[in-house]
Amino acid sequence: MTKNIRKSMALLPMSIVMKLTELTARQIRYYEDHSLLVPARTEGNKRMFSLNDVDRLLEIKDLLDQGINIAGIKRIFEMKDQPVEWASKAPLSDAELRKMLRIEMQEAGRMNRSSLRQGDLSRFYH
DNA sequence: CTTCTTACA
DNA sequence: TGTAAGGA
Repeated sequence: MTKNIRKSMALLPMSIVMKLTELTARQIRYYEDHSLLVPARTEGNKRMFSLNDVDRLLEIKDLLDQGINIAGIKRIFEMKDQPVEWASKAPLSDAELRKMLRIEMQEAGRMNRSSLRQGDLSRFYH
């Protein structure tokens, strides 16, 4: 699908992304420090964002004011980049159950639904 | 003039 | 997080 490669083309400079996401440069760089996104760089070391990066930032902003912390967002992205295939087998392991739970929380977050907070999440993670 | 990194409040 | 400093 060539659609995704387009969305992955890094063409936006910091100034544009700031307006698009309503985040400060400080915040955007901070999230990058925590590897929530890794924008491309120009030869002059300037950050160049793709539409995916913008999307990612909007999601980060969203998740963040829902009370989820950086570590939590990291985990949500981890599974987003590496979906699981649990709709098949019978005996679900403890680990699989926890994965399902995490996915449910991700969906809830994306759908602007329930108000999951750090305190609630921490009870699910060991 | 815009962006970058580092460091301090 | 904001902002100042010093380069690019």
